[in-house]
Amino acid sequence: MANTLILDSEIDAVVVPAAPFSFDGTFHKPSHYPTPDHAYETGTYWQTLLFDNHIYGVRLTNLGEVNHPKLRVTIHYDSQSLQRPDVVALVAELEYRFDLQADLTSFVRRFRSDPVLRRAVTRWRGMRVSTAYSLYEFMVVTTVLQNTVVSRSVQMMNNLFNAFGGKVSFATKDLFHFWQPADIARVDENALRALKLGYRAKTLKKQAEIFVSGDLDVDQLKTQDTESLKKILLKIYGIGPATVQYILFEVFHRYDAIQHIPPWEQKIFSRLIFEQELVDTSVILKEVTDRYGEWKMLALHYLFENAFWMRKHEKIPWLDDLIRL
DNA sequence: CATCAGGGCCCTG
DNA sequence: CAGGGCCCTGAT
Repeated sequence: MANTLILDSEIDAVVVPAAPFSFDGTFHKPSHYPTPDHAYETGTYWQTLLFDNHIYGVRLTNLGEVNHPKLRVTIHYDSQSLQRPDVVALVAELEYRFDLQADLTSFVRRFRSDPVLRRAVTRWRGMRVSTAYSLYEFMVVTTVLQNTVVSRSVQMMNNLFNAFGGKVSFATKDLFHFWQPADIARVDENALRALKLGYRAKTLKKQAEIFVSGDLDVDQLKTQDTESLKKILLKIYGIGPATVQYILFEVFHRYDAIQHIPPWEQKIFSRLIFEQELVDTSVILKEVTDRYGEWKMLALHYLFENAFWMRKHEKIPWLDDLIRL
């Protein structure tokens, strides 16, 4: 990839998320497989952002603390193609994707003494469920993780970025930006299959076509109640019971979106909640519903991410075995 | 070497 | 509602 887009200009804004707020828990999700459109170091987060047909580089810096959160948002852009970014709209988009104005005070109050959740809630108090991706991009990410192992998901994703994305340089970072749905919609399915996507090529094309058609109004979807939203999403080719939950939770921040536990999660939650190797999914579901009610998926998210954070510092053999890199 | 499941989903009967 | 097929990879 010879040509790198260099974002030569920048503009700053300050955002105050709702307290409590965990910068690192919100902007880095160690359980997620990495994609080359974002990067993280303690206290700083970078990502590329395709928004309103422009390519941006975003850098977020932590200027606050859990009880007094504050971020600096730096928007990098190309002055040749854009006179001045719409900072208000960009900040609103980031606030939505990262759920920055969510009020988690009652979640924390209710569960900071819960024997299962205590450690995760204490350590990650104010962590949001969040995603760097647009709805379209998130669907690509979930399509690519279906029915395979992490290493292959990473490979497929990198193949896609190399073929359809582009390189962006800003704030000393070199990252890729996503492509537009139209870029995939117009290519031949066999060209996609050459990227070792297998049967997922068909799914990626069909989903891209939906976005190109304009039939999906994301802002309108945000206002739907969870059940209606779920019905709409399940009609989309390639979205089944596992993927729809990931979308409801991570993109639309529905904190209770868990009705189905896929095998991999079953193994992990069996350990984290019951300290057993394998517990029946119906037992897990009943337990988390009884304990955490409307917050049940957020509660699982705290447990899940906390386990993956711990894995960075200590050996967790059972978790290592479940992550087949 | 061959076989097989892997962080699902679609389609058919 | 059950079960086969799907792409490719690395583990066995």
